[in-house]
Amino acid sequence: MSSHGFELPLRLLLAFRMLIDELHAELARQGHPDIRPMHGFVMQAIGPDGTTAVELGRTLGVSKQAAGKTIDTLERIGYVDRTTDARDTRRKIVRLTPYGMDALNRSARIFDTLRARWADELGEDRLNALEADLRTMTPGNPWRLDTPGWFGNL
Amino acid sequence: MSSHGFELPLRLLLAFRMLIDELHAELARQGHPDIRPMHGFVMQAIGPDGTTAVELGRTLGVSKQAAGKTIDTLERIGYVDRTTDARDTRRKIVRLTPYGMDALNRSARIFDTLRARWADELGEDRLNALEADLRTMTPGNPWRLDTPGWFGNL
DNA sequence: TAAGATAGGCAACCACGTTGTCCATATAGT
DNA sequence: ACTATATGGACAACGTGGTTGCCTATCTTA
Repeated sequence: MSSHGFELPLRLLLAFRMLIDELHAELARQGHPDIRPMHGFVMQAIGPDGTTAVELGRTLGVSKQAAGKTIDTLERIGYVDRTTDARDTRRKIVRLTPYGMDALNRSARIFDTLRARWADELGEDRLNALEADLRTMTPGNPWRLDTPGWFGNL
Repeated sequence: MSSHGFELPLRLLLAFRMLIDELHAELARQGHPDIRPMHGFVMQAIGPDGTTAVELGRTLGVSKQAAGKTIDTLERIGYVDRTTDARDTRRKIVRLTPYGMDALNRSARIFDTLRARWADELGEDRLNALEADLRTMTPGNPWRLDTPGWFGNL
């Protein structure tokens, strides 16, 4: 009927928020109280091999300055470090610290647990269908959220 | 398998963003170029009868000051106006202007169109199932996003 | 009527994004 | 080899949307 369409985006957002909030509540319990939604996302984007600010900005679809600031924060709270590239002294390579790796590994486990909870509630088939449908409707590359800020303040 | 759970929140966010981006692209075409994701959401929360800053803040789960600032912006761009309540001169009632109403009506129609596009792509049954599942997994009241900022900058 | 609760606004601050500018270093072209 | 251009990083100023703390005006209640 009329104006039913309004519910869909809202529920998508609510569902996303629920998962993220639960993730971070659990991360806080597991020794990562300072991590914010953005940080996990950015650390995923940094990956095991490291990046640079410019490259990270391109991956995430934000300016190099924004990426740089985020890296500053992550460095300050101990999740990444920066080392100058010997082959190109302009570049500074950003790499996850062991603490950062730990956060990333724990995140993956927690997300799996949360997904399992959804599977319990909805049934594995329904959840698979839901994921398949979302995949159908959303573009391929999950990293380019384009103009983030979508992780908000929390 | 392992670390599959990471995809779900990402797809939820991506899907949400897609819908919102398309909504606002279309709203811009229909004479509302200045409206931002937050604004539509806030206007929905204001509703046809109006509110006050404090009440709006409570509805949205933000401080009254934050609500007040958002109202300032909305007033500046012509979507709401403020009138002092005669029965309680402390209160200022915030109401949608006709322009604001127009934006809200158009949003509803556009969301319906977007939902119809999803139904075309996925089939009505699958979409109904998807919505039902999201409803199962998310709490009742869609307004209390709690600590928004989730609409980001865009 | 005095005391407390409530509405709104102001200021200062934080997080995260943007542009614009600048410097240092690499890389290419003549 | 040397100048010209491109690139990586950082700094500053600004916008937006949050926060807390505080202050004043107005209602409400004991």
